[in-house]
Amino acid sequence: MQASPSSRHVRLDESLLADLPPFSKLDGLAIRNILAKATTHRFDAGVSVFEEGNAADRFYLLLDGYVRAVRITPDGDQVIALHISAGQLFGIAKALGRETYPATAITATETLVLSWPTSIWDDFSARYDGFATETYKAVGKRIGEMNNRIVEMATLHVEQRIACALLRLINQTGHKVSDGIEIDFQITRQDLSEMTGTTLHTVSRMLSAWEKSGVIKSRHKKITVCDPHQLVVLSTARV
Amino acid sequence: MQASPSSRHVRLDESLLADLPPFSKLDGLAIRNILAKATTHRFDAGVSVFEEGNAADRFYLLLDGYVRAVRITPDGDQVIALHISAGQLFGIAKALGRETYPATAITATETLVLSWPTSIWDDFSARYDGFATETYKAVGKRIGEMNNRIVEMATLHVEQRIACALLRLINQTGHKVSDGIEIDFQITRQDLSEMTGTTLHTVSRMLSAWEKSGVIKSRHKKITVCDPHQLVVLSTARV
DNA sequence: CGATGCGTTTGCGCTAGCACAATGTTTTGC
DNA sequence: GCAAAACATTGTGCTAGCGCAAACGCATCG
Repeated sequence: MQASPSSRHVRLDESLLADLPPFSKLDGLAIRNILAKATTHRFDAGVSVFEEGNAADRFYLLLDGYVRAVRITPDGDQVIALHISAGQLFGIAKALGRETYPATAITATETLVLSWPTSIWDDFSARYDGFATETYKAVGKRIGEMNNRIVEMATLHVEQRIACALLRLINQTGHKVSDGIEIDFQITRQDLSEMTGTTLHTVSRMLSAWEKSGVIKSRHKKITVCDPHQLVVLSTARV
Repeated sequence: MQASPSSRHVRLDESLLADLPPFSKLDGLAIRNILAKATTHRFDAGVSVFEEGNAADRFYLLLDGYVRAVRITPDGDQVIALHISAGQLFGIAKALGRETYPATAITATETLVLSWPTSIWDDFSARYDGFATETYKAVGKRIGEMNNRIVEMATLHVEQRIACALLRLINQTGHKVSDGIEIDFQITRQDLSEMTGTTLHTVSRMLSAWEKSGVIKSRHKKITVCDPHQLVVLSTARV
C-alpha cells in the first residue's frame, strides 16, 4: 500500500535544517532557498513512502519519526535493512547513480518528511558547500553498518544477532526511561526476526528468557533494555 | 602480513585509464596529469594492500588482477565482503568521509595497482568532471550488492547461498572455457565458506554433490561452472 | 624424489534453530 | 462491552548444517 500522504501544512523554519550535517555549513539564505523548494508530507505509521524498484523521482529528509528500509524477496520474505531516524536523508538513489529506489521505505511511526525532486540533486550538491560531502559521509556510515550486518550474519548465532540488533536499536533510537533504555517506536517480534534473519518464534523465546533474567522488559510492541552491558556480553559470547 | 610491494616500473599509458568509467569523460591531458601523480605497485597473490582500521592515506585503482575486501571478527573469523576486479577503484574511504579503511584488501592474484594520496581526492573530484559521479555510481553498485548479500544471508539456506556466490563469481570474474565458465582466480573451499558464512566442510560436500550431478567441475583451487542455469535454479529453490 | 604442508573429501554424532501447532493476551473497531 | 484481529508465548518433533576427526591428493621445495 503506497501511502497517500496528508499534506497538512507545517511551518518551515530554517532552524529545522540548520543543525543537520548536510545543511550545517549553509547560511540562512541558502537554507530558506532550499526550504522553498521542499514539499512537506505527513505519513501515518506503517505506510510506505516509496517502493523498491520504483523510479527514484524524489529524495527525502526525515524531520520527525522513524522509517525502515525494507526489502522483499521473490517468495515474500521481508528483510529490514536499516532504520532511519529524524534528521537523516533517505531515498538518495540519485547520489549513487541509481535510477530506482533500492528498497521500500516504510514508516515505523507517524512521520514528517520533506522531499525534493531528484532533478535538483546535482544543483544542490554543486551549489551548496558541504551538502554532498556530508551526505556521502552519512552514506559511508550506512555502508559501515551494512558491512557489520554481513559479518554478524556470517559469524554469529541467532542469540547474538538479536542482541546486536537490540543494541543497535537502543543506540540509534532509544531513550532513557526509569528502568533502562526504551526503543522509541513500537516493534514486534516479527520485526526483530526480519532484522536478524530468524523467525518470530525464536525471537519470542529469546526475549522471554532475557526478560526472566532481567536483561529486558517488554510490554506489547514495546521493548526496554534494562541491562545493556549484559546484552553486550551476550552479543559477543564465545561460540 | 602487510605487503612490501615491489615497485617494478610499468609504462603508464593514458589508454590504461581512458576506458574506465571514472576517467572516461576526461581528455588526454587530464589523464596524463592524473597518471603523473600516481604510484604503481605490483603485489604477489595473497598479500594485503592495506589493513582494516589503518589510516586511509591512499586510494587505489586496480589495473590488473583481483583483490578481496576482507573483514576479521574479534575471534578470528574471516569474512570476504566482496571481490574487486580490474578497472575498479578501491580504498576510497575518503570519498565516504572515513578516516580509516573499513576492510582489509587482500590480493587474490598477482596484481598491478595505481595509487594516489588521499589528500588529492577533493582536488580530483572538483577538477575532473564525472570522476566523482562515476565513482559514486560504483559505490552505489557495491551497496546494492551488499544489500543483496544481507537479504541472501537472512533468507536463504546454505546451498542457495553457495550457489549465489558462485553465480556472482562467474558473472564478475569468470571467463568462458570449453566446458563452461571458469573463475579467473584460484579459490579454495575455505574462501567460498568465508563468502557465504558457512564452513569449508559444508562447501566441500556441496561442491562434491554438484560435481557428481555435472553442474560444476573443480580442479585443485579452480572451479568451473558447467551449468549456470542449474545453479540459478538451485539458488532460487523454494524452501 | 621424498617429505612437508596445504587443500580436500568424507564419515559420524549432535544441537541450534526451524516448522508446525495450539493457546493465551492485548488492541482495535463497531 | 464484545468480537475480531493482531501480537505473543510455549510445546513438540525434526533436520540442516556444524564440530570433530581421520584420511587422502596435490603442490612445492630442498
